[in-house]
Amino acid sequence: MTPSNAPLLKRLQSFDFLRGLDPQALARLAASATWKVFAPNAVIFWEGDAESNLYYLQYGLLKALRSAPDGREQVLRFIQAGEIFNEVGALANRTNPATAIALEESGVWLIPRRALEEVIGAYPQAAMQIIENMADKIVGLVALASDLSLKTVEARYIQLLLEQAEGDVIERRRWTNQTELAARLGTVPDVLSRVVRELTKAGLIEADKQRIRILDRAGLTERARNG
Amino acid sequence: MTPSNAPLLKRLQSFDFLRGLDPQALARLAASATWKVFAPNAVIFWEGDAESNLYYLQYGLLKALRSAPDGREQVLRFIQAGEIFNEVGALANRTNPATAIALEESGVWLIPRRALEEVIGAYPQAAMQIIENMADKIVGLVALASDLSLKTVEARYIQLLLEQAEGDVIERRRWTNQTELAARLGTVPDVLSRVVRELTKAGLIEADKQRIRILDRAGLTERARNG
DNA sequence: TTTACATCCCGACTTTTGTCGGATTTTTGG
DNA sequence: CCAAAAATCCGACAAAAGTCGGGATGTAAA
Repeated sequence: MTPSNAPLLKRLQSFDFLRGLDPQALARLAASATWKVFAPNAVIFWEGDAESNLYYLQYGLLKALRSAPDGREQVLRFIQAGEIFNEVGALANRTNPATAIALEESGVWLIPRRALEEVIGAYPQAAMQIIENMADKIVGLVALASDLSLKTVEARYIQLLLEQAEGDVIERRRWTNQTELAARLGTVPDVLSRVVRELTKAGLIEADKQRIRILDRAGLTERARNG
Repeated sequence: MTPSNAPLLKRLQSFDFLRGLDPQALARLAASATWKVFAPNAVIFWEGDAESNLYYLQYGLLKALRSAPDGREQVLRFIQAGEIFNEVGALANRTNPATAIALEESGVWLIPRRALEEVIGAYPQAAMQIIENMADKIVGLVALASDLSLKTVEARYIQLLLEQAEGDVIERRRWTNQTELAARLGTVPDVLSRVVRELTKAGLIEADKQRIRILDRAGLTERARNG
C-alpha cells in the first residue's frame, strides 16, 4: 500500500491543493516530504503538540477531535483522502488545537514547514489554495458551533441524515457506529440511541445494522425545524 | 471621527496585517479601499451574503454571530479595532458564514478582493499574514465548539471571567450586559443570571452594576473543572 | 419629569440532555 | 469455534438548560 515505489513527483502533482504548480516547485516539495502509515486508532498528533508539518492524507480516514478530562470527545470533523490538515500547526506556529486519530489504516505525507514556506513565497497561487482550504474549515467550524448551541441533538442528527443520504439511504460503514456518531453530534451514545428510537417509532426512518432508510423527508425536515 | 482627511497611505501602513509591505503595494490598496462608518446595532453584513470585500476595523467593536429562526443568537467572536474580518467571503469566494453587527459606532475599511489578490500575488508575506489570521480564527472556533459541547454554562462563564479579569476585577462596559454575554456563552440571560447568583451565594465572586470581582480564584477553577 | 422600553431578577416549572444498572447482541482476537 | 471485549438497547432517574410570569430597577426619549 505504500506509494514509495511510485515517483514522489507524480504523487505530488495529483495533490489537489498543489494543482497548478510547476514541476520545479513540486520537485522541491517531493524531496522534503516524508511518508507515514497509521494503524486504526493510532494518534497522528495530540492537541497541544507543537507539530510543524503540514499533513496530506493520501488514503484512509481520520477524525479531528477535542476531548474533555472525563474522556468525552467532540469530533470536529472527519478528514478524508485528498485533504490537508494541520495548517494551524504548520503555518501559524501555534500548537495543534485538536487531536487527530486514524479511524482506518491511513497513509499520510508530512510536508515540513520550511519547504512549504519556500513554495508559498515563490508561488502565490499555492497560498491561495491554502487560504481556501482554511476558509472551508472556518465555515465548517462556524456551522458546528452554532448547531451545538442552537439546535437539539435530534435536529443535528436529522440534518446529518439528510446531508449524508444518497437517495434516502445511508449505508453504515465501519466507523459509522453510534459511538462515533454521538461524538460527532456532540452527545453520548445513549441519547443518540433514544433519538433513533423515537424517529423510528414516529415512522420517519428505519434503521438496521446495515443501513438507515429515510421514510419521510418532509416529516424529518419539519421536525428538525422545531428544535 | 472619519479619517478621510488623513492620508490613506499612512493609515494603511499602520494596518497590522500589512506590516512589512512596500509603499507601492500600500498605495495600490489605498487607492481602492472604501471607508464606512456604522452606528451601534447596524448590520455590517448578513450571514449568507456574497460579500467580497475584506474588512479592516479601524475603531469600534463588532460581534460576529449566527442566529436561529426563533431569534436566539450565538456570538462566535467579538471583533476589536485593528482586526480584519470576512476573509472567507473575500478570499474563498463563499458566502459569509456569519452576520456582523456593530456594538458601538465603528469605522471600517473595505478592501476589494481584486486589490487584495494583486497584493498577495506580489507579496507572499501578506498571504502569510492572512493565513496566520485565519489560523487564529480556527483556534478560536475549535475552542468555542468544544466548550459548547463539553462544558457547562457555569464552567464557560468561569473561564471567561478568569480570562477577562485584570487583577481580579472585570469592568462592565456598555456591551457587557447579560444579554450579550449570554449569547457569547451560548445560553440565555436567565440561565446566566442564575449562574451569577449561585457563584455569588457560594462566595466566589461579587457582582454589582459596575464590575465583577473575583473573590476566590482557586475555588472558581476547582468548580469549573467539575462541569 | 414622565412615560416607554429594555434589562435584570427570581421562583416555579418543562424540556432536553446526561447517567446508571443491567440485559442483549455484535465484533474481535485467539 | 469460543471467549472476551465492545457496542447497543432500554427504563428509570438526575442534572443541566431553557421557559414563563411577574415584579423591580434602570435608562433614554418625549
